[in-house]
Parts: sequence; structure tokens; C-alpha cells
Amino acid sequence: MLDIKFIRNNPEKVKQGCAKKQVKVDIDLLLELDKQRREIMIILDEFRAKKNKASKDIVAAKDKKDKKKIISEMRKIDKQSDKTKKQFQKIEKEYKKLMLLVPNLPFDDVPVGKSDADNKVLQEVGEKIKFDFKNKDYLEIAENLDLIDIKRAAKVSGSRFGYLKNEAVLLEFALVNFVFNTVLKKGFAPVAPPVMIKSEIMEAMGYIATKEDLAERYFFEKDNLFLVGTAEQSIGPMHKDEIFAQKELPKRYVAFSTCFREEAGSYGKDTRGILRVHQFDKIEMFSFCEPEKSKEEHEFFLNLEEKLMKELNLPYQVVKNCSGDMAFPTASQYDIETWIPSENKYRETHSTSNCTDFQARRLNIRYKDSKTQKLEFVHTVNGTAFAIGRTLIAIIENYQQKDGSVLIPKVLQKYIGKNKIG
RNA sequence: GGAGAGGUCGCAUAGUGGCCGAGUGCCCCGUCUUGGAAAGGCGGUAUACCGCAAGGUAUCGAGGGUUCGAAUCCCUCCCUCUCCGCCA
Repeated sequence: MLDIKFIRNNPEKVKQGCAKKQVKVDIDLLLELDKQRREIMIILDEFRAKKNKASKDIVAAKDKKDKKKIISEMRKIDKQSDKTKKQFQKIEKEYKKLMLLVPNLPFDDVPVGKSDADNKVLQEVGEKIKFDFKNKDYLEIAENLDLIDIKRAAKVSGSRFGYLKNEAVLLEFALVNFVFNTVLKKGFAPVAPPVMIKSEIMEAMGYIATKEDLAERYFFEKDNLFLVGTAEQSIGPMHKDEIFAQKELPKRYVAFSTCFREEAGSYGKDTRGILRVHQFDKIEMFSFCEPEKSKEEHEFFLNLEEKLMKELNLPYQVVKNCSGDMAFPTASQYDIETWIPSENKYRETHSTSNCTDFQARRLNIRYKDSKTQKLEFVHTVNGTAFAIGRTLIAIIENYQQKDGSVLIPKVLQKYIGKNKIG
């Protein structure tokens, strides 16, 4: 949520920001509703002030006749104020609805663009392996080594599901341990969060504002619960309605969770294997920090992601997402794309976002400035440590050997107790 | 799933229709005392919105209702706890 005062003072900037983000929302209507609701609010406050005063007069009045007189007057006023109240509630409801449709605005340095095609590559890191044999794609290797079973998953769950088996599972837990050992030193608290969250929480996190977003989510109507698409959606609201002391910040979490995505808008896209599935496990980092430090924290997250990638020795590129490819609550975003030899291209494996105070405002998460003693909204930053499925794909493809086996990345070997699969 | 109890200002509690935005204790902050501290004394201590301001309004889990007036009464929902059942 944006600050209505900011929208009032910078309507053109907000409109431009929405346009850059490819979000259609009627800012003029919003401002008109805002104006109306404030006008009515003043009238309503006057009614209430009158009523409050009358209440005191009733108590103070000694004479019964006086009391009756005041009470009958108040009955009349009540009818008017009820009308005003109804009017106010109607406008307020529309106003709030519209407010929720306004996305976070991109920073000025975010490249303007429509889709991921307009993202800007910042740098390529690591050397793409040149195979001296005909390299295979990960699924073929994984099926040969009995690491991934799509066929049986289709039988049991349908398309876009997969069983991980044998060393793939060991690799998953190795990655989890590797990440935890790395980031716990940086002050992250580990969390295994709920993966079902209330609809109002999903809304506050800014992930069901658009039709596309909504279509992407799994929802249990009878329980009013959404399945999370990322642990971010469960970690952010942990501190809803809370106030941090300044010294507690940055408050960092690293969460392991399963993630659920409908992939409704991707029919026919990446239908093979486990690249794009309805369910996958992911380790996600999240931070609540001071407003002035969120850019720094965002860079820190990107650096951590790169550090993890470098330790796995996987070639990747860093991408600065364009305005149209950023999520609704995001002001600035980087993706890391990892080299997939069989496709001869980089594929998205990581994403880190600075959501500024957009989520904190909706969730009412603040901190007390130790100098001014004032309450301010925190900023939230999130980032992928590893999306397990896609990381497995990258490992299998980049570490494959001529004989069909797969080497295990050095930093993971100690968790598995061997250096090779197959 | 069945039966019951309950949700008040950071915490603990008081408060059963007007004297309650709300008392008390603890915590915290300031201050006095001290070489310094503890103890003690005194004072302070919610947030949001509207307004240039004075000030006004709202908030006792959430939302509705009754009433001139609701923390207090009624309804719905959410959450917590206890016992029973089921269960990893």
C-alpha cells in the first residue's frame, strides 16, 4: 500500500509508476474518493462530537425534563448521522478497494519495459562448461539415475508434479544444510513456516491484487486459506501489527518451505520435467529493515545469492528486472538466471526484491526510531536462497559426465558422503 | 468432531450501561538523591485520522446490532486455553 498523502501530493508520479508497472488503476477516481471521504468524515466527526457532548449533558442534567429534552433531540440527530455514516461507509469501502489495487512504484533506476524480454543483464559470472561429449538434458540423466519420476507423479497427481528420489532427495537436504550453515552466520533465524495463510494476509502481502495473481494461487474456500507460492508470504506477516525496537533491525529470517503455484498462465510452457511445477521446495530469505537501509539490504541479499551460486560453481547471470516484470509489491528486483546447457540459455533460479514499506504498511509493521522516538514503517526485502527443483536441474546439467553419472558439487559432498551419483 | 472457559493500554490485572481512552502493579523513559549504582521520591509513558491551530474523532480480538449513551447487553466471525474423541 502506498501512503495516501504521497498519492495526493504526487498524482502524476503515481500514474507514471502504475503505467511502468503495467497496472491499470484509476488514480483520479481514487483521489476523488479520498476527497469525498475526508469531507464526509468531517461532517461525521461533528455529529459524533455533538452526541458525545449530549451524553455528558444528559449525565449532568439534574432535571428529568431537561434530560428527556436532550434525549429526544439526540434521536433526531441520530437519523441524520446514520445517513451520513452509511454514505461514508460506502465511499470508504470503494476507496479501500481501490487503494489495494495500487502497486508499489518502481525506483527511478528500474529499467522501463513490458516483459522479461526487457530485463537488463548486469553481468555474467562463471564459465559455461564445454562438453567434450554430447550432453544430455537433466531429465534424461535424472530418469536414467532414478532421481526424478514424472510418469508416476502424473499417475498420482497429474501434470506438473514430480517425485524426487534417491540422491535427488539427499541433494535437497544437502542444499538446505549448506544454505543454513552459510546464512546463519549472517544473523538469519531459521524458520519452517505454515504454508497455508489467511486470505487477508495474502492480500496484505500484495499477491492477489491482480486477476493473474489470483489465478496463480491455490485457495481453499471453506477454510478461507491460500497455499503460499513462496515462504515470503508466510514470513512477512509473522510480525503483523508489531513494533520493532530499532536495535532489533535488520530482522532476518531464512525459511524452508514447500511452495505451490497454479501456473495457470503458462499452459504449454515448460511442460517437461520439474522446471515449472505446481509444488516445489524453496529456501527463502527475508528481512525487516530500516527504510534508509533497504537498498543496502537488497544488495546484501543479491551478494549472498551470488555467494551461494559461486560456491556451487554454477555459471549464472544477474538481471535487473524491468518495471513490467516486477511483482506487484516490488520497487526493485534482481533475478539470477543459471546456465542450463541443454537449453543453451540462462533460466531464472533466484529472485530478490525490495518491497520498501509497501507490505509493512498493509501489515502495520513498524519500528521505533531510537532518536526521535517516532514510529516508522519498516522496509521488507526478500530473496531466494535456493529453489530446490531448479537448482537440482542446474546441478545435474552442469555436473553431468560422459558416462551418464553426475558429480556432486564439492561443498555438498560432505552432506551426502560421496562425490558422484551413478 | 463433542463439552466448557476466555480474549482490556509492552506484560500482569481492575473494570457488568454514563464518574472509562480506561485504574493499579511491573517494565520503560526523564529527574532528584549517589563517587557510581541499587533502593527510594517525583514526573512521564498508546496509536491513527481530520485540522494552520485550538481542538475534534476513532480504537478494550474483528464485524454488525440494541441504546440518547457500550470495554460492559445481543448476534456473527476469528483466535487462545481446558477436558473428551481422533491422529503424525
